[in-house]
Amino acid sequence: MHLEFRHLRTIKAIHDFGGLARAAEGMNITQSALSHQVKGLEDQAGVELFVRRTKPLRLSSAGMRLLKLAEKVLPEVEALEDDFRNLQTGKSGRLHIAIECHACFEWLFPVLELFRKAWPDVDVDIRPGLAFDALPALQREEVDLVVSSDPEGLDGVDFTALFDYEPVFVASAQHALAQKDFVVAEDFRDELLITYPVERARLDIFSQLLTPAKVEPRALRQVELTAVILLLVASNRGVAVLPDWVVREVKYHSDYVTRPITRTGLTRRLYAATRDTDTGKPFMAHLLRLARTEPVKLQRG
Amino acid sequence: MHLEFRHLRTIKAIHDFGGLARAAEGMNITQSALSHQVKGLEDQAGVELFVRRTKPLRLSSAGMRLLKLAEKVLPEVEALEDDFRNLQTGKSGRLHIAIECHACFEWLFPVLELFRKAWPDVDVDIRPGLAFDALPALQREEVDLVVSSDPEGLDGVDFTALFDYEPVFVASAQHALAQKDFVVAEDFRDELLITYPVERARLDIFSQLLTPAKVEPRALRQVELTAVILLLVASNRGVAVLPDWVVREVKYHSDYVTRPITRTGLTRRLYAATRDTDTGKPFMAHLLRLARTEPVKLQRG
DNA sequence: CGCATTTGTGAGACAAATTCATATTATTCA
DNA sequence: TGAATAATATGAATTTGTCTCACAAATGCG
Repeated sequence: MHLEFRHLRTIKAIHDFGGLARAAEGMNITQSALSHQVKGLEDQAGVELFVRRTKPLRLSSAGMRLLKLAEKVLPEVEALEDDFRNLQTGKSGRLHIAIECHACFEWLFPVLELFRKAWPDVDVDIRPGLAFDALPALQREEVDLVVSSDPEGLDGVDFTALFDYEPVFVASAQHALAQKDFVVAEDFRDELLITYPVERARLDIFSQLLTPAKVEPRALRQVELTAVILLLVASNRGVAVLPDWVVREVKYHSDYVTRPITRTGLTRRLYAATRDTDTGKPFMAHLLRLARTEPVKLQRG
Repeated sequence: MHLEFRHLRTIKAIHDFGGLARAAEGMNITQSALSHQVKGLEDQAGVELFVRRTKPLRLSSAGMRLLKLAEKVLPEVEALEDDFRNLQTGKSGRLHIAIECHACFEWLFPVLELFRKAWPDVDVDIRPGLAFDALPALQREEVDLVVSSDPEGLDGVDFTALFDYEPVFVASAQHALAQKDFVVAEDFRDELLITYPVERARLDIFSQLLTPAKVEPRALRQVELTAVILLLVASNRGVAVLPDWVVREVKYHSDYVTRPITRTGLTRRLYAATRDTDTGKPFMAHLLRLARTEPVKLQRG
């Protein structure tokens, strides 16, 4: 029936101003134009929208139905226009984050909590589903930020260093290896290693130590939640390797010890990948700053 | 920013069909037209709605925001068009009822209950607020049906006779007047008369008996709810005059008696006033039929 | 690298909305 | 009741905007 926003605005104006002539004046349009418009609309709708035998024009019951649509829809459009204005000035935007590193939830949540307060209009989300192939998704604008520890030379993608962390060995205080000052690859040969349920290439302990040393743990067990991993470790059901910021989290303190991996310890660096068109945006810059500074506080324990 | 429904449909099509060319095909429009349209929209919006360096065209995050609007708004419009189609075929409509007679709630509710089942798409409402001046409101299309006992020769308004009823005297079984076979005007001179809180002219007992006979009851008390009136009457705190269908309602049976007013009893007729443009509509005809037949069942007790 | 697919552009055709001038209809008030 | 006033309707001309056509430019895939 070829309804247009113009018609909705007209219906609303005729109702609000109480008549077609006043509505025309309020809309900076001739009375004639409105009359034509209203006639056309009524012809198309096939129902009487106005009470015509009265003189200021008034809405009929069908007209009221249309008015209800107008009053529902027009504010939505204004909200969109608001959003777009904010987009232009950089106050709003979308920040959908994909994290390749499973444990990053631990420091990301506090960071996002701070961020939300500073940028209430930015649409924040975490997309755990596409942990794999996150960088192509970034290029396709399916996500806006990827947390990764493997920077690649990708076209149109910036990698911003966030902070360094240390993957540390975690075991029960009763565990034999708890006696050592540090652990080495060979130490894992007789252990049950608990990891997050992701491919080996994305686990520091494999990519940085076991795979190069060609050492295979006695057994593997995959566990989703950090809290559960630490629970199992504390009750001596296996050992794990977790980033230092995780084991320093107060809430997890339990009956386990941490040891460096190799004499010097491992050091890894986390990066945030963003599209270069986004990197400079104020809210993105703010998030990157937060993600550089806040997790360090966690690491200090 | 001059958004139109056309744009919303385009955005949705581009997303659904996965590309501008396919969308154009799906919408029976040239690809060129869509390209122009999309360009114009983007110019006006001032934000990038699409990822342009990729080839099928895809929505950017701002485009997704617009898509969300489209997916919210377009179904609303379709719902309206549905409603209007139903209006044309007479399946839907508005039935806002004003009742001048206060006790009419008693038979109107059961009638509307039946009606609702037969005409689920008709917007039914009772507007007790404008019990006064209901007929002008009918002409102004503020309401669609007025229940009244005083038909007037009004332009464009039909009065359909519904049914006859008898206003009957109600008193406690202990009350002195309960001994009489019928009551007359003089009997009210020493009584406390309980009525609905409306002007005298719209109360049968005044318009049909007391005002012509120039009899004034000893005292008056106005009570809103029928149940409360009967409660007060039963406990001998006053007398009342109510339509026969009310006192026959099973749920109110209590310790009171009813007597005719005057030897022959009073007889009144109820009418439904409707605009002549509505009277013939199927759902209106159905309601009038129900309102003629159903209350009679109540009167039989 | 080159062909196929997809998107962008400019000019002209066409459709639709608005304006201007004026007619018609309702309401008000004497 | 009958001006006088206010509100709405109508027709023709003008303006605005949207679409198509033809072709150019860009991207993706083998």
